[in-house]
Amino acid sequence: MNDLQINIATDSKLYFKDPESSDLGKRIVEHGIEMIHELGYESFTFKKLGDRIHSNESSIYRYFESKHAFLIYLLNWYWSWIEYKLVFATTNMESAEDKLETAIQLLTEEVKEDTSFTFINEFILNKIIIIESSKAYHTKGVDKENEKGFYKTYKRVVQRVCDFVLEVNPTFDYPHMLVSTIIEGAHHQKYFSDHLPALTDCEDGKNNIVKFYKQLVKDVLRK
Amino acid sequence: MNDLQINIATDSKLYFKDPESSDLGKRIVEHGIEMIHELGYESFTFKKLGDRIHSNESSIYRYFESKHAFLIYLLNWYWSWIEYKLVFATTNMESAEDKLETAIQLLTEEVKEDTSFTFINEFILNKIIIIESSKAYHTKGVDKENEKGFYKTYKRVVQRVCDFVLEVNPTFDYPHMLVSTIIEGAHHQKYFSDHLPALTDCEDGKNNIVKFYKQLVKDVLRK
DNA sequence: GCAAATATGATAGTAATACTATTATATTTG
DNA sequence: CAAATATAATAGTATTACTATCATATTTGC
Repeated sequence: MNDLQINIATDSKLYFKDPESSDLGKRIVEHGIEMIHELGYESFTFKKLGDRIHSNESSIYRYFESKHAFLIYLLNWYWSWIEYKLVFATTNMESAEDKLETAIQLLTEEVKEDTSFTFINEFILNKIIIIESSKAYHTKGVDKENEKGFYKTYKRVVQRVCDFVLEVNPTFDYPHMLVSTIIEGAHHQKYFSDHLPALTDCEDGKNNIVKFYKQLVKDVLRK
Repeated sequence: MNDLQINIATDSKLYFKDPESSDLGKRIVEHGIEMIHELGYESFTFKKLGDRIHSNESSIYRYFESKHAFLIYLLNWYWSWIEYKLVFATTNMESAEDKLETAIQLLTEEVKEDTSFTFINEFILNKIIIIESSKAYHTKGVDKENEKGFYKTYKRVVQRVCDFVLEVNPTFDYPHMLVSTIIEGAHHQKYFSDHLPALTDCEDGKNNIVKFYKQLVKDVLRK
């Protein structure tokens, strides 16, 4: 796995019209992210978004088939962005251990805004991913959507980190389980630390999460 | 932590009228579980359930405030049942290692039906928990519901397993993170193996999941 | 055994949701 | 400047997640 798509989330299966191609499209994405964060996925509607951006519900439907499709678009944008950061951070690193540690850091640390992509607030998008992303694939439509490639950017990130894992320990039997456990686990721990603290150990902030998963990886891959 | 509530899910905050107290109540729960499994949480409605059990939407609302409240009730029933199995399985075990391994086995293995509770199919309920439970707490109402004790049975199970973890390794800093990572992780892996196999390593069935988490615990707690 | 209480059922109604369809008006492009 | 395209406005639909009301069973207490 070597080549990287630097243009983020441009798979045309994810929209009717590319939101990055117009001012309205960018406003939909920018304020859509804000509103999902504010209202939660359930209470967010295209009607409310239309009002917010002084546009119209029907115009938003020209970009995205549904609210669900919009969420899938955001997931793919997010994971493409993570993939881009991952590849840049690890390129030219020699040691497999360093690459893996960098990856775990990236996947478990708190996200900061990235000014490279002006109309997307990655800080807020990350919060949406933590809270809402499981709603995207825990649906009756997963299998069909998976066939259409709706989850491929996420799978690609997992695969890249798996490659590092196997570089560190080529005989390890469960690299995908390890990586997806860490990614989903870190999201859960961040959510729990804010809302269900009895399920975590984060009295003193979320940096414990990074520490915990880094140590876990080392322990699990120790030969 | 010593005493155990053997009567399952009887917290009166979770319903208007105890569904176990009447024939209609039991039918609601029994067929509600079936229908959430068949249709998915989003498409499941009290109206459809009323039709299925030859009762009425309005009668179901006399038992549960909302579809969401019904899901929370099921979660609590499930975790109380797991707690009961956990305590029975580990009582009188001497070695902390054995107790912990038994707990991990219970939390990661595939669930079979338990004939002790006739109107609840635990096999199907487990599938619902895997797919739908994160929808229960990934909502804007979590904090208030948590205050009301809506998640306490889950937290209690985590705490019991934490106690075993600390018995095995009293200096381990992140027992809650470890336990909730394993529980949520095992659920994810089971779902992935059915729907997004690229995120897991389960070609040859789901027993890898048990193996993986058992080994992980050993590695992480090794002093 | 009967009245009162309680549980259930039937029906209607409501605001909102998640859309689709149609028509009108801007805006861009050749 | 006309034609094409993008956006906006409006209306309409079936369904959802309820609430409210009233009627009818069923149970219980005396």
